[in-house]
Amino acid sequence: MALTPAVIAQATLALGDREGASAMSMRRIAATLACDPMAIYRHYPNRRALLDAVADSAVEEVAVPAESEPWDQRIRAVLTGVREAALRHPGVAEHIASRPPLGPAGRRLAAAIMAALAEAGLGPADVVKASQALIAYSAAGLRMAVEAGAPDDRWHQVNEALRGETPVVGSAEQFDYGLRLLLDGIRATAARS
Amino acid sequence: MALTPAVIAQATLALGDREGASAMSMRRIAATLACDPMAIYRHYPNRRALLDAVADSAVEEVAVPAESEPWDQRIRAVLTGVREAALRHPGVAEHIASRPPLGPAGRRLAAAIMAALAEAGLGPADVVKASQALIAYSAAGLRMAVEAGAPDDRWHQVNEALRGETPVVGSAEQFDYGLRLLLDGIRATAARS
DNA sequence: ACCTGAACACCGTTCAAGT
DNA sequence: ACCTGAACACCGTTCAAGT
Repeated sequence: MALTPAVIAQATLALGDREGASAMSMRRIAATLACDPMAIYRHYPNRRALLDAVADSAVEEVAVPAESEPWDQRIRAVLTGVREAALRHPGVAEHIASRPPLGPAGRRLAAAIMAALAEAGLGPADVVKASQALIAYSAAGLRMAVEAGAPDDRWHQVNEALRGETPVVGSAEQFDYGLRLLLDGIRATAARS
Repeated sequence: MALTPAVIAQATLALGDREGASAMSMRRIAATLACDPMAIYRHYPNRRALLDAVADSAVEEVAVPAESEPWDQRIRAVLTGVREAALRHPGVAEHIASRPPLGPAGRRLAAAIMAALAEAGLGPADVVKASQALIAYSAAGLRMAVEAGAPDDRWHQVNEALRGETPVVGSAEQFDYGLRLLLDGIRATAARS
């Protein structure tokens, strides 16, 4: 099998799915490809660039909702879709949370969010600011979900402290609550202008 | 100077301020303390526990606002205070964003936020969920500010793409915009109940 | 018992040497 | 010219050996 950027990214994604984020080292990726670690550098300038490509490929799975749906439903669909795609690929999930993908797939989703915000009635400057806020919030929610999944973590302590008091830190329900707050805030801002 | 947890944390904070996050390795911390790397393990079980303590000490600088202020002003004061304290200590800023401090100083601030949310009129379950959303958003905003400060970063590309279209990714203004959206959302939720 | 530092099992990346 | 792998400059942490 010829070594191409796509083959490397695909093997890295699968390795991360199987053995977690720490398995995605240049040496171990090369081992699964049966090539020299340095061979990867002929296709990606460094490890970060490779992980960016892997993250974008994980996000390709997310569907862009039809424009006939209401703007707030579209935003929720995109952001929960990214969250679910990331959690399906635990190896890259943290990288997606740290560096929202700006490859082709990521840009397609960002454009969908911005179009929905414009339809909500925000002006151009507010569209940019609101989209950044939504992406920042989603990234943090995803990160909490990833870290709450790792035992021995700090978020587990939070969950212990909150035991019974509803929902788990990093849960889908918790994520959705914050997303609704932001969407309510966007509605209020749009109504004011 | 006797080696104590506080002395180690203080030296680590200062080292991070001077030389950045990557300088805070166990070996380099030990070098500034003129001790063996292993000596640190007698006071902290591992590197993460040490960085948690350093993060909490950075956050000690944040004042808890007076209860006479309106609830939304108090929340803004705490979260922008944490953000500013973190940016004053660039070495630990990323760690603060990754793992909101749960030491004494961090818990004091979290309690202030939850008290303000209760005063806003949210029920106990909503207080927990809204506080998590606020903390998640703030952590992500802080992370964007830290990474936008590092040249060669992905957020720089975003800023390039947005050039002139207002405000810089990770800026204080951008942070405040998202915070206002969340506070608007909280107000709307409280009014509904 | 307490402390130390050598050693283990790794990293990402550079670069000189080979084909 | 292209490719390889040894080497560089690190990591966090374990553990056997010293005092």
